[in-house]
Amino acid sequence: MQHMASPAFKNCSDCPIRHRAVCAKCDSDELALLEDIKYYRSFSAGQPVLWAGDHMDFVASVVSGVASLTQTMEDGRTQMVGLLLPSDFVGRPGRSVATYTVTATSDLMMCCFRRKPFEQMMDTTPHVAQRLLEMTLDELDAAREWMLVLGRKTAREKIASLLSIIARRDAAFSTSNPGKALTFELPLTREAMADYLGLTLETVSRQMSALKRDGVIALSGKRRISVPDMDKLLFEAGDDSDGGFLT
Amino acid sequence: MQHMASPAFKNCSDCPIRHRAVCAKCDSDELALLEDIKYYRSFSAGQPVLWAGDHMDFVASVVSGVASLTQTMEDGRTQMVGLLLPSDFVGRPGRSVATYTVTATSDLMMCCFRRKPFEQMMDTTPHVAQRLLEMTLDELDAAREWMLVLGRKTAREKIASLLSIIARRDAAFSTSNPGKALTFELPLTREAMADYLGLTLETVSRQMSALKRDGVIALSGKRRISVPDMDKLLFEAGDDSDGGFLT
DNA sequence: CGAACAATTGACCGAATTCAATCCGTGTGG
DNA sequence: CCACACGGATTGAATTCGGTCAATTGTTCG
Repeated sequence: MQHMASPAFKNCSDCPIRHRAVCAKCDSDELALLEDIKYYRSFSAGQPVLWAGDHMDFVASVVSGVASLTQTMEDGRTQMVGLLLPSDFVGRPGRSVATYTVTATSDLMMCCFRRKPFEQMMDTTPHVAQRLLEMTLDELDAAREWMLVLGRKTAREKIASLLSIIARRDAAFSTSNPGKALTFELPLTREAMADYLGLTLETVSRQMSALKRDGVIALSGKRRISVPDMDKLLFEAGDDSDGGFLT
Repeated sequence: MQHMASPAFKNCSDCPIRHRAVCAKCDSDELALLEDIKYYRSFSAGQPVLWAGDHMDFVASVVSGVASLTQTMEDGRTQMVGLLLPSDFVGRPGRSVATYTVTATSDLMMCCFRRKPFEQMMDTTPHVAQRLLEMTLDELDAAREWMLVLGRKTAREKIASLLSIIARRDAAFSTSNPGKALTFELPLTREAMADYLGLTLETVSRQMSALKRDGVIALSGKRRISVPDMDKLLFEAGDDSDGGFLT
């Protein structure tokens, strides 16, 4: 169940997303203003955070864990339209109704800011607005990248693209050992993968098996993936050889 | 061929996109600053504006006409990732390399701002940055909406969705006469429609014929579309009955 | 008129979906 | 402790939607 919660750190200056989130450009004075209007909420894996159409009186940053943004049609077809990782922003200043459903994909900690005072800060402290613009432009690029995946890639390429993205993110955190096998935890069920990729969960399962059979990936358990040769995975994703990966 | 060009109006205050573009929130002083760093460029239908990877020393607003943003894989598969209509913004402050290929889909007039001074204005005049944030958030919503279309809709629903979007935009310009047939010009070739929808041009053609046969749309010539019953079209698009259309 | 290009239509094929059976790991109650 | 239920995942067989290849029809413009 969702509850007010305390994170493992004391204040903003020790926050793990201090230098990547919407507050990244703030100086200590500005940070103090944010401290006043923030509170933490945590959710366990699988819990809904918000339903599309809900009233929201806050905006928030993901502190730890993974959340998903999804859109659903009346007949139940659903499409994931965003994967929210630590430092990503939820909500839209100036809009009090949620456009998308937000779900905690793993255990999740969010840093929430009360809407009204946050919107005032947007007007008064340019650093918040500047950082939010940068982040939104990055999100837009990511969304457009994903449109190519959804519109033009085969099922196998879609899977490889998703694994590349997650591997890339993980590589950024752990120490990169070039040439060595890269191993990471997959934070999504087969169904969530299918919803992200515009596929059925059966097709996801089949293509995962095929990639395993072909030696592109190896599985230990259901969720732990290891990639012996990152270039091979990127090739399967159909991206340019460089792909912007660690170059 | 692309050339420097004069628009049909004298200065910013007479500009047709004055109140919707990135300059919408500017006062007359700020507008004067923009006047100094702007110049016009025009392109005829079909002309490329920018190739992905090109150096750009400007950002721009679409003044009139339609342009498309596309992404292409090495093997030639291409996906349109944005349709740029009058008032839409091209380029990204702080980035001097084009991420996407931009093509003039119809005759096109752009208002270009030299990059460096524009970026300075972004820092000094909050109105420009504020408006750009709003516009980018809108673009992000549109991109996510489109992810649902690409990932989960059938070919017929995709076509109906595209026609709905164009019809909606046109309805916003012309006087809306509820209950009457809505008629508009389709600013895209079948191939461009296919690239937008993640389909082949043959499938686009077949589904257009099917929608015509079923009385959802009527064609006069190849490009002029009329929609006798907008609700029927929205139903075919698979959207909620309201769909945010004129409500 | 004929060339070039856009669009339509048909026949066939194949990748992904659908429907269905089975497997596997985990947790729960007899 | 084992049986069994449950959800997630895998695998199989049949179907279908959209893609591919190819022929044809329009349409525009030198």
